[in-house]
Amino acid sequence: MAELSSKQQQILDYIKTYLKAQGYPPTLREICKEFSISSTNGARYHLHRLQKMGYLEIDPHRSRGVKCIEQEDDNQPSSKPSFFKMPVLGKVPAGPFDLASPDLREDEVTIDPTFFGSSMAEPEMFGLRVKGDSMINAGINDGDIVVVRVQGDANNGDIVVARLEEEATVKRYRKENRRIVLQPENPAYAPIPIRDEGGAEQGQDVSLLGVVVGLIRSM
Amino acid sequence: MAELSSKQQQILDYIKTYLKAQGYPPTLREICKEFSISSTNGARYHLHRLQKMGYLEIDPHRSRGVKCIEQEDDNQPSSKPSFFKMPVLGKVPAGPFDLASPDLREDEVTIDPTFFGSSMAEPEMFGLRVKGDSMINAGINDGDIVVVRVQGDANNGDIVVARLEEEATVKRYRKENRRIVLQPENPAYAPIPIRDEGGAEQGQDVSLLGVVVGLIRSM
DNA sequence: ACAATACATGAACAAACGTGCATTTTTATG
DNA sequence: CATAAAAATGCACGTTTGTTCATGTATTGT
Repeated sequence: MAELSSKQQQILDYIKTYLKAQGYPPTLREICKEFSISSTNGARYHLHRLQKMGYLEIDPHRSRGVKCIEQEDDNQPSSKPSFFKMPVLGKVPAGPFDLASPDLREDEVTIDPTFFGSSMAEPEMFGLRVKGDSMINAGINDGDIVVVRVQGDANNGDIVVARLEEEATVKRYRKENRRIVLQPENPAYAPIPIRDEGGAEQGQDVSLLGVVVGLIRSM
Repeated sequence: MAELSSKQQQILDYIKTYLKAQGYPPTLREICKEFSISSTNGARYHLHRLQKMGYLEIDPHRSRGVKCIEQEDDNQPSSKPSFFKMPVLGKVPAGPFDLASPDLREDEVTIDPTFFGSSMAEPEMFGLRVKGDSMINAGINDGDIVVVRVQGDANNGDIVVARLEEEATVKRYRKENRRIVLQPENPAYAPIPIRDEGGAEQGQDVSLLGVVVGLIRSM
């Protein structure tokens, strides 16, 4: 990245200071006043120059539309946080949904995404509170929270979360020959035959939401 | 401080979100657009109201001249973190031991101590990796990590971690009449009779390490 | 001397922006 | 039902703000 002249550095510092003090960036005219520049174009000139050099971002036609760009002090390359505030859902709504929506998040738990095998910076994960005992032989009890990684496919034997008939269920994913069944881990319940991906076989509206990668229980 | 109505909360959240995303606050008209308010006065009304309540500060006659005011959740100065790096033990050594010792900590997991019912700033907790299937009917599988709160006593029905014969075991704590037994949750195993607190009854060297308050499983 | 670059000036403009006021609709309260 | 409070509307006004264009003045390198 190109070097900064003394004046450019001053202006950049001023913007950062102003931002910290006021909570919003300065206008062109405020920069002019600070540096005794009599034309807004003087300030504008420097800003656009700083933008080209990658120190700023300018949103055109917006008042105070300037953002400082954090330059990575390339110290710790893996500054990935060891915790992640995972939303916990009580139920899964019909249709596509946004995990960020506060409506459906029943709770929030801080977890360790690396522990659950996700090294991603922002993993697409959510928690789901399990209702019922259909997976009791897999050690999943009523009231447990399963950690779900959002993905549309699964391998044979995975424990998955699927939406079927407006309800979210946790079952084991079985591929037998060419059939796919959602198998409970409880002899009192019957397996649920489905066809692959969206297609319904017996009037069942089934879609795969994700695979269970972990479990959390509070006693 | 006065309470926020639902709409006020939404607007405040929007400003914060916008601020984080853009680096500067929204204008009145942007707020209007977001909430389908057709007059700038609608937004203005809420902002000035939020200001009176102390949630915002408004600089008059300035574009985007609104600042969110960080409200100190007037809790303890010991700001309790929502996460805690819990040591995970593979086995429990004989005799008293120090959780801080790096020798026996097999792993480390970031957990949410509040979720597991501990509001203490620094709870005396540790994780223990479970070996065997003696508690399988309680939904505790081989390889699971049980979250243990260190304490020397337990209530009837609690799942506890006890050291017996140089080994750490997870069992259910049963008080029957005047006997105390450590009961596996698996018919293939026999209950282990013990006497209270340290005293051995049948040559068993038993001591209670803590009670299980949670469980974490990675798949 | 010449050209190129960096920096500054001035004026004018259209769009964006906060403000003020009068009015109406909605919601809560007794 | 009546009343008050809360919330939203519409419009006009004056200011702020980014933008554009043409021009001026140093400084530097060839």
